[in-house]
Amino acid sequence: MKTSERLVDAAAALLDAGGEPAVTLRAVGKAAGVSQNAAYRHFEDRSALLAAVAIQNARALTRVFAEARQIDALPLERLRRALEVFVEFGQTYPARHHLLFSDPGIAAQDGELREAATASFAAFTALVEDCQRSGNLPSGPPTPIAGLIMATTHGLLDFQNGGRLRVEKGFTSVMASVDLLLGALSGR
Amino acid sequence: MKTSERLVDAAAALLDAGGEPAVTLRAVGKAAGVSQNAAYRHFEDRSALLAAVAIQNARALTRVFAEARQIDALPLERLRRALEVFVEFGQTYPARHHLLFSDPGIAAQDGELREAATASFAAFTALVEDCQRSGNLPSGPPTPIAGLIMATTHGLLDFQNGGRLRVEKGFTSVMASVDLLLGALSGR
DNA sequence: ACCTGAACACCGTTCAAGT
DNA sequence: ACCTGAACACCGTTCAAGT
Repeated sequence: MKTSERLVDAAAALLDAGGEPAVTLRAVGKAAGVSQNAAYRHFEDRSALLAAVAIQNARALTRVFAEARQIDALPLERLRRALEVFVEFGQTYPARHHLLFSDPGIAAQDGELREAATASFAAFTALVEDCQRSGNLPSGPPTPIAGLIMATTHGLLDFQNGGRLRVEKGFTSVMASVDLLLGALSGR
Repeated sequence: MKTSERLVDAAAALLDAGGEPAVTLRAVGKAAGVSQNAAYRHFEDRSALLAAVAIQNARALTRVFAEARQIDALPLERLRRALEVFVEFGQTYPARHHLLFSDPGIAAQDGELREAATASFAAFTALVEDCQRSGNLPSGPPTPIAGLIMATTHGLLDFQNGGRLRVEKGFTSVMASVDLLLGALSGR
């Protein structure tokens, strides 16, 4: 296994275990069996290493969305299943979700990460377009609707993972809220 | 002006100027005219100082929501105006928005911040309840609907501030997306 | 009660040097 | 081309000491 791959894997593991602050280059180097600054031979800086982790996960999401489109079910149900996996991902790996969708330091990155994110959103938009064609979502440009659904699901996950939305006091679950949105958009 | 207030103001100013990483205790102390560790006589640690900034802004939002309720307009329009101010706030002070709604380190805080956040959400929920009474939002428990609208608006702002949603490629504006949601929830 | 300077244990990053 | 140890300039935090 190449050193650069071991570095990305180590960074992802540290991210899951202790959040973004735990991903120090010293800890990454130690976990990958190299020195504290070996990462600089493979990545421009710490931010680029984190971006590499984000790229990996963005591509995994693209696959999730593409596979959901092949499910034998109605378009709206396929979209719902895709969102279910997305929510599950965000709940299982909150730090990865935050890195991908909410980290200010990583957002500035250009190039490969932006491409991977765009591809991911395009795969999601295809699910929305299928729903529009079957009359289960309002017609018109698909991007605003896809963006709304993604932003909503992200916002709900971000709130829940940050402890800002709790089951007490009327909030039930992320998917229940997503269903509320899909129900409203599809006209009940 | 009390030292603790000057520290909070300095932290807020540094936050606006350079984001959360710029809020170092050394810089805060310098801006407030005290030493690098004077903050420890007023706050438990750096995280508590940032929480104090968050509390200040949460209370400001509570006022915004309470005032919107007094506007001479239909309930749905009052809700819309409140969201407009909220979006404007998030666009003008992206780092404050991120601190309040998306920062993992600050989310763990208990006590005063949680209270301020709860009060803020309650004031927003009152706007939603008014819309339910006038028949402009679906009836039933108000919390899930208020939570959905807040999470959606936050998610849109978070995406836009992080450069993850750009005007190119079909996305128009945060308020246009919020209107799409309100339109769907109110039954067009 | 409030503040300070010095110190400690961390960081990211750079650099000269090695293979 | 890839890696290392040492060093630099930062951090948050603690502590002994001052008023």
